[in-house]
Amino acid sequence: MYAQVIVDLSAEAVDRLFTYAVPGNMDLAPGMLVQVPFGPRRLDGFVVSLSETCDLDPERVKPILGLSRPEPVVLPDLMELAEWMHLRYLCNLVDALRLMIPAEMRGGRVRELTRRFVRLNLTDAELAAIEEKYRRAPKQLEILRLLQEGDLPAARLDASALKALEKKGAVTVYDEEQRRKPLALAGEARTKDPELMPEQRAAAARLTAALEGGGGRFLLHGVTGSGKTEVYIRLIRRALELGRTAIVLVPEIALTPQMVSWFHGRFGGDAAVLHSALSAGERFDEWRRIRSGGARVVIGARSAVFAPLQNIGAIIVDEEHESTYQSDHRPRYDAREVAWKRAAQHGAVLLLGSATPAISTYMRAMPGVRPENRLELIELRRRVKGRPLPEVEVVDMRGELERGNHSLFSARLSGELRRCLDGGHQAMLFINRRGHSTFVSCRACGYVVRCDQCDVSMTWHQAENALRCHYCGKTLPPPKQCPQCGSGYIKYFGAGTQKVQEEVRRLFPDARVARMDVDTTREKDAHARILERFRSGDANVLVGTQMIAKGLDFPNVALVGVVAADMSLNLPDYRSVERTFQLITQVAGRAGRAEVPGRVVVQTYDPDHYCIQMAAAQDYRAFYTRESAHRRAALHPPFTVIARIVFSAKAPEDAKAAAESAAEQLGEFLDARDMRRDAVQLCAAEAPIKLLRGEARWQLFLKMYFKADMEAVAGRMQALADAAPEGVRAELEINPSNLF
DNA sequence: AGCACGCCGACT
DNA sequence: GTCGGCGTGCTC
Repeated sequence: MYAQVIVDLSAEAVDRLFTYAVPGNMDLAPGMLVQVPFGPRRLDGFVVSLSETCDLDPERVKPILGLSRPEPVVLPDLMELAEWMHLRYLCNLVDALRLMIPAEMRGGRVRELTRRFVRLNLTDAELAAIEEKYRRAPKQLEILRLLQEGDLPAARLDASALKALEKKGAVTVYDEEQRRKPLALAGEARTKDPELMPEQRAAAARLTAALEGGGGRFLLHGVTGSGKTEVYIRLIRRALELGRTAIVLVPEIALTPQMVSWFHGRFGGDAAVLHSALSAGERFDEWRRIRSGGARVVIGARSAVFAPLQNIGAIIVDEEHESTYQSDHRPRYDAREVAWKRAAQHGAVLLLGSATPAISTYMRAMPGVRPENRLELIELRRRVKGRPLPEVEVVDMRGELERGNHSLFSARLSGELRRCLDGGHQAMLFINRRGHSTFVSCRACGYVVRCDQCDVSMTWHQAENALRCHYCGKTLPPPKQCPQCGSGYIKYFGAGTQKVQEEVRRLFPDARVARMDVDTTREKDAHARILERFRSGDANVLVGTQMIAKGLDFPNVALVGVVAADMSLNLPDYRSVERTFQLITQVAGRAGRAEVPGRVVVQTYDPDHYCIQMAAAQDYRAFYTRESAHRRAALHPPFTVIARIVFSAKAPEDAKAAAESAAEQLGEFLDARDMRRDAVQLCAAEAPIKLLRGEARWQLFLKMYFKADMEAVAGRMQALADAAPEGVRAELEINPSNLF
């Protein structure tokens, strides 16, 4: 017997099958993780297939050394999925396989946790009979008495006394496996499913019918507060009733402990959670619980799409427009695409849900899309319990300046904030930038402090009184004098969360302000603590970044303020308008979620922009129509495909030369294939951020018509990236989530 | 990814 | 004469 194995090394040169001999007594199956000799080393390897014969020189074939795990770790459907990813994302097969198992399992870095327990071997009567004999050994007697109540962990008992008892046969010491349980899954409370609204009921009926009829693909477009989650839950319940399983993907940022325990409340022990914040042991134990059928509903971030469930009935992608579903390192997969593929394998329902779907997703739910690419649209137009969408007011900040208001808040927003606090309600203030001042500049000569490792201005952070680069994290003390002209006239410009917090405290001394951004949530559980402070009412104003825009549900929030709506509107990225629309709509949706009616104030310098106008009207459909027409005219995705290779190197000329040479070769390739007219744009240029972490960045940028043979072009580009010269890193991206 | 083998410069 | 630079090639 022979086994074809992929060794656990990520390099193109070894990303192929190696044949090993299977020892006679070894029970091997495809998908197993094994130990193999490889050159002078011993490595993990994935068994891909087995065969009776082998056409290699028998001298060269070495035997498998052993099993890393007793059971197959990559199920057949996931093996097939890995092979699909290998082709689709041009990654090494082993890179795809590595996603299928907990990282710690490779190299045997994590094992089952066992604890030693002690059991009493004597009946009460036997114990009473010999109690006299133990008068000289009070410690042993005490242990025996304790054990009458039930088994105990060995660690809690005196070791030498225990040893003596074991020797006499009075007690038995045994190992028991302990499950390392993520904290949020503690407790057993089961919450009942609430009544559905008619729209929700119709949506659930459509989805369960599809589930029973062999699957389907859907986009659930529901306004904020319309109760999409309850629809997901009905679908999952039906899947479980049919003996099937389900995956729910949520953005990493939304995987708060509250969210997980809420989910656990609905599904109890059937629920498992998979995400990066788990400890190695927790992740391993959750993974095995899923693998063994002990958990049938998995909630997790991007990589949970690879959860080892069998017989999947539904895969749900919540907040599907979020860019976290695109992996930003190899393999650069898109979890929505993988979910699509995996749902098809299982005849499952794929459900993408959002209040603000990605333009590219919504387009697939429009008439005229080919059936194999099509999503069926389900809409929830109303909020639950007949609650109205919040009233949104757009404030023109140019007018404020003319009236001599130099503060961050318009008269309108401060007035509303005053009213909100006086009414005993809570407010959320959103600003899409952390730190205090976004740049530091010399009034005399215009010098701006930039990071010397990255081509960006540095942000002043008040708490540490330091300038910080938000790309590489480098910090500097703020200059007292201008490094360029020596003047002492240094000013701090722009606003971030810290400044908003400070401003609220200055203008509203009675306000109790909490701030939530990457800086305040760095330590463990800080996230939960801040939200709890706000939920309990201990804080009545919550200032934050994107982190507060999504999914939060606080009944007492009467006011939401978007401090600077157009901050993200004019970034050099074709999706900046879409992102701004999503952000404003999502953050506005935090208001008026219970009895307290919600009011939203959006501050902007560009009040007539269709993005601001339509977000204020909470009219996604109108925005989609306008934005997709614009994309079509401007030849932006999804009407075209962007592919780029970023070349980074210590020396700018090396990065430049690599980009230019690759662009030339790609041009020749397109000419040879007669594909030049499929390209909208092909050029080598400096990347928008031309310096990052001390490395110069150039890019080969390609924009092609959608109908072009992108597979061939991407394959060629990957080869060009792989052929980058020594000292130059090259990274291929197809439709990257950002263009920096 | 490692680790070998292999062919040309400055050293006890 | 040797020690060692890292270029190319192989790992079942």
